[in-house]
Amino acid sequence: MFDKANDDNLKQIISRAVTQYLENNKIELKAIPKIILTIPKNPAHGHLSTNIALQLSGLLEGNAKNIAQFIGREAEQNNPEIFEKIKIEGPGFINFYFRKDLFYGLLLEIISEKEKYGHSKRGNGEKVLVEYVSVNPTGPLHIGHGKCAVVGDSLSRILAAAGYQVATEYYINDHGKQIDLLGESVLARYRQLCGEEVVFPENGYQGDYIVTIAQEIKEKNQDKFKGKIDSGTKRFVRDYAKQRILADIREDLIAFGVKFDNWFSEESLYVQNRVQTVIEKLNQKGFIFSSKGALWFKSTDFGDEKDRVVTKENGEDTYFASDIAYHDDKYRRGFTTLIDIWGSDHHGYINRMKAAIQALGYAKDSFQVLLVQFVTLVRAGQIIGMSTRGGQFITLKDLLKEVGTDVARYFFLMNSHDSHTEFNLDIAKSQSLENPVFYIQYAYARICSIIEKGSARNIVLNDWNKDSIDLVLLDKKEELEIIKKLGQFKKIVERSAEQRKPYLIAGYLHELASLFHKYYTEYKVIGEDKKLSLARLYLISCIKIVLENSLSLLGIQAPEKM
RNA sequence: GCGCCUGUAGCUCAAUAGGAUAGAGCAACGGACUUCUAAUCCGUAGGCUGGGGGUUCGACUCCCUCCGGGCGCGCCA
Repeated sequence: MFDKANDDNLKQIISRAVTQYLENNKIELKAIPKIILTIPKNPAHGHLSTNIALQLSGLLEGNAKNIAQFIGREAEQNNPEIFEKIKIEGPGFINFYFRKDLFYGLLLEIISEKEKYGHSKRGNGEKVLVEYVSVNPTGPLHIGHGKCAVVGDSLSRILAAAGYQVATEYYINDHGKQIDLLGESVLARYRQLCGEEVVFPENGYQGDYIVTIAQEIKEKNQDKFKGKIDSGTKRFVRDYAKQRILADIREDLIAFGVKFDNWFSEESLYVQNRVQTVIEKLNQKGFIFSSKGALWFKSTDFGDEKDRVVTKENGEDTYFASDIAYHDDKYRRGFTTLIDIWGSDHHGYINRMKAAIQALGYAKDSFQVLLVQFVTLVRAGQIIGMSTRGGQFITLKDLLKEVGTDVARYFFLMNSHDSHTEFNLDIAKSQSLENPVFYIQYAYARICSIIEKGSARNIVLNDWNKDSIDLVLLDKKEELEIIKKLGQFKKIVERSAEQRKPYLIAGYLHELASLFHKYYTEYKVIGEDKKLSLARLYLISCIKIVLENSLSLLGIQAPEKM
């Protein structure tokens, strides 16, 4: 929470006291329970709290309160420079109260770290690859993909801030039946444009964008491919359509603030014969068998419901086969944790992938899947259907045009990715009350406005005076409450990264904005008393930094004026 | 039928690894602008956490069971 009282320090202090307790009572324990420090919901329960005594009492049959008393007293006596007091409350919680000078120290820390404030080394530079979106390049992104995109993008930013070495990747499924079908669909439209009577492929892609691409090919090549169905023509049309759609996808994602470090082509795995190689590797380990003319991976050895085909009867490899090769490649590039973000409709795929990971000899837990639940669009109280098949869906592009990037991103990030999102367009479009994005951005804009007013009156924080501000003047309840909240930021970022929950940042932001709005209503920052004004200016400058930093983790703009 | 997710205030969602009195926003009702932006703030009301059983100092959280919603269960991707 504070520099002198960061989690690691506190855990050490507590663990020392616990050891002392055990020694005094001649108790031997194999291991001390993991020390958990929580931010109490109720401010009356201190600045930070631990339930270690309750955990110990379960193990030792001792009285939780007595244990807590001992640990509390021990910690308090040995660290007078940290604790104002330590209280034992409830059934045996140890509640820590920090000295006020630590609060003021925190503000100095924020000002000096600026955009780095909130960053930590928790991840120890572990190499993480986050793969997300990875939509087939056979059509435009719709809003469900948008949710995956923003969850992945934001999570990556958060992991990086928490000290992980993160790379992001989009896997392009540019091999196989679907992409061929795309090519055939476009070719059929092209030939229709040339006046030919053509039967549209069964299960072909119906959308208008297919016609648009066909028109483009027609404009550039006139009737060059009229009547042609040779493999060269097919390949040309297919590749053209793929590149064209990929370019659109890339453009949509950039407009949505999402950039990938790498775009990985499935086709490239085949070009390098990697799919074959990985199947052979599994075969050598005894996990491949032949049946009904196909090759199967024995995923049931690792808890999957049934074994899975990797090479079909017709000799083609399945999507699963290349996906194994792809994930193998991720490990081979040195990543030790793989995070995949999938739409919840792919959940049935997790077990076979986990099985493959283990069969290849990698740790089960090093591969993690985040399932993103569906998005329901609501307009005027009505649910808008979103079937991809029928060709009638709301694209990400349409959504951004309607509500803007900031609002869309926040709406996708404000709830757990694991719960169904109801995206209410009427609220998202409202420029007022109901819209939480504006609430947060407004707090930021207000701060900027105060700073501007300060400079008009020559009350300014600068390098000359910033170290001599009298922060002790910040003694109001609301001010200390705000500083406490600012001090929680690093912990929130760490938790958000470890638990892969970007929405925690959104919740934190709203709470911080709320504290500021309350403070703003109650107190004037720029006033008659210049020393007090400067101290308050210092405080709101810190709020500004933390708002900026957390907004940037979500990829949302911080506007200076609204 | 089997598997994964889910059920919390009228609505949309929280609840930190099993912790303390289940919290926010919106909607409803009542108040606050001569002030650094009222896109704000203050107050009131709203709950047998889908039902039932269990585990323990303590359960929205874990286990069992039933009910309701979503999604899967291809030699598609």
